[in-house]
Amino acid sequence: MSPTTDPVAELRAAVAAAAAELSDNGASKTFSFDRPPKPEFGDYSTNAAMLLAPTMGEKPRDVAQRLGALVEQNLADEVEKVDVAGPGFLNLFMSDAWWRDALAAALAAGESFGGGTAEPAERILVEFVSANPTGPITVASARHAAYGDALSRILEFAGHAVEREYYVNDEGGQVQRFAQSIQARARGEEPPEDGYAGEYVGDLAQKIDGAADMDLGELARRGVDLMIEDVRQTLERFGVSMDRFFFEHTVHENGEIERTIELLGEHGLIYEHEDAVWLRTTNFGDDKDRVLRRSTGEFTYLAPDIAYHVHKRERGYDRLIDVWGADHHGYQSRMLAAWEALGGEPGRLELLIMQLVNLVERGQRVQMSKRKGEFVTLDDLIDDIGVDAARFFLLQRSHDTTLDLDLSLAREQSQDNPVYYVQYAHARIASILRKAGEERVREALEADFSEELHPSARGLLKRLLGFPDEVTVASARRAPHRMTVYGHDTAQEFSAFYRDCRVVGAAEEGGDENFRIATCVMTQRVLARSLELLGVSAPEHM
RNA sequence: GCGCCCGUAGCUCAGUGGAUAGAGCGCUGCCCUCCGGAGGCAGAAGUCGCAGGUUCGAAUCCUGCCGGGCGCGCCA
Repeated sequence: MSPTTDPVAELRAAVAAAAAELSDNGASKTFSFDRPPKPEFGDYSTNAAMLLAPTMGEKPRDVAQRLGALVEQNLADEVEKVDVAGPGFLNLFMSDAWWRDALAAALAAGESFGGGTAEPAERILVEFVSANPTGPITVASARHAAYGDALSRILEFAGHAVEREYYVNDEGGQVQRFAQSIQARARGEEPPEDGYAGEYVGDLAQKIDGAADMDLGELARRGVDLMIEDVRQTLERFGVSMDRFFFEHTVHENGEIERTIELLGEHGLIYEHEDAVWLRTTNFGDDKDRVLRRSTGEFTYLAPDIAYHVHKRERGYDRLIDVWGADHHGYQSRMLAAWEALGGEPGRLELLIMQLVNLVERGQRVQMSKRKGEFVTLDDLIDDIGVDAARFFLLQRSHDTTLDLDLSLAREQSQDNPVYYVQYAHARIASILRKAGEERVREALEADFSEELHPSARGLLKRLLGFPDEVTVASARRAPHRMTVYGHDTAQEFSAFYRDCRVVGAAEEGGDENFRIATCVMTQRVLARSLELLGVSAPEHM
């Protein structure tokens, strides 16, 4: 996005230029530029003077005075006035002319407004969900799905090239027990003690011809294939399209695990002890070394997992993001150790830990255990409250905090869900624009504005102009939940604007209908984009 | 015992160095001659777990402690 399509970035740059001029380019500190908490502190505010003061050997408020005078001179009639406040804040009050031009500039940016700011743009692989292929997607995995997908959408919009991948653990003991459980059901028996007892296991047994007498390896493969197809369909229904399902067995079959272990051995990081092969992860800060190959000759989960990450790295991504469950946090250090051991650049592999989802049903915890078959699936959740509410709900909280999802509340009082509030604002704007008529809207967008801004209009515009920053922060901090807050705030600001400023028929109260229609169009675009980044629909009617 | 995450309003949570800490739900009281009331306005409600430290300035950064969750396998 070019500077001229982000009015706030342009303004910030103007202030930065003035600060540089004032300090003789001496200071290159990054100062704040944000919306102050109260209207009397102006529209935008900077602490630049406070940061420059020490190196300039002057008092902060004096520096702020001089900076303010310079900004006022440079920006001329774009700025109404500047104030020095508190310990040395410089507060900018923008003129109506600036707001009108800012709206026009933001509209001119079109669909790209707020996007494409990533610097540098990277090729990123986001691996998420990756639940064992031994059962349907649960609500815990649903949070991973919503998070990983929303994060991917935001990264893409910010300008990165993103691929979504699901790692399928189709080897090892869990899959063995899965196959044994299917076979038991096929024979009309109970699954083994440590097997899978869910109803779906019986369904699989019926779908697979000859499951009762099939070779367990073959049965496992068939079962996993069917299970993953279910998973894929559920994810699609949830609005999540994986670019790839990567099967663990591929690194077993093409010798990449052995190659990885050899590679580690060349770095002197491998040793044998009690017939097992160990990796010296303690060299990289792990609290103990880890087994790669058991004394029985089988690999632990870690060996193929490292091989998988080598595989991913060799595919040429700039960055790998793994979304892991809270129960995996103990594996961060060993995976990062292996990554570094193999020459991976620290920081290029990000292991994001998702905290748990507590399902609450009428005040009671709902247990989620695939083995016992007591769990709420993502399909169940979607049936209850719909994709939009489910995604919004699961995305509302930061990924590193535990999420309480009250099913009975979400089901019975879904009108209280904030997602409807945001969608309602979008639908209401659509209605206003329908009332104005397509032709009127087109005219309005091409007109010169003359509006004298109501405080509500200024507040709304300020929020809309903050969208690019919001995307940048949500992207950089891997924090999709910020878009739920932003969407809600924007809807709220629109409600105030709607109350105070009649749009269709604005002239009757001395307003500029063109400006107000344009403001509606801009709000609608930003709301639609915010919802899209969350994977939530933006309806024209409700 | 060790490690990771969390501790902010009655509840669920935003807020990763700025000004008098916010939202939703719940609670109290108002508002439909009005472009969509799935709405709006006002109010009550807080020792930002505790104690130190850094800073002009700390919910935010550092240290210690307390409380909760999750992990600590030659399971994945």
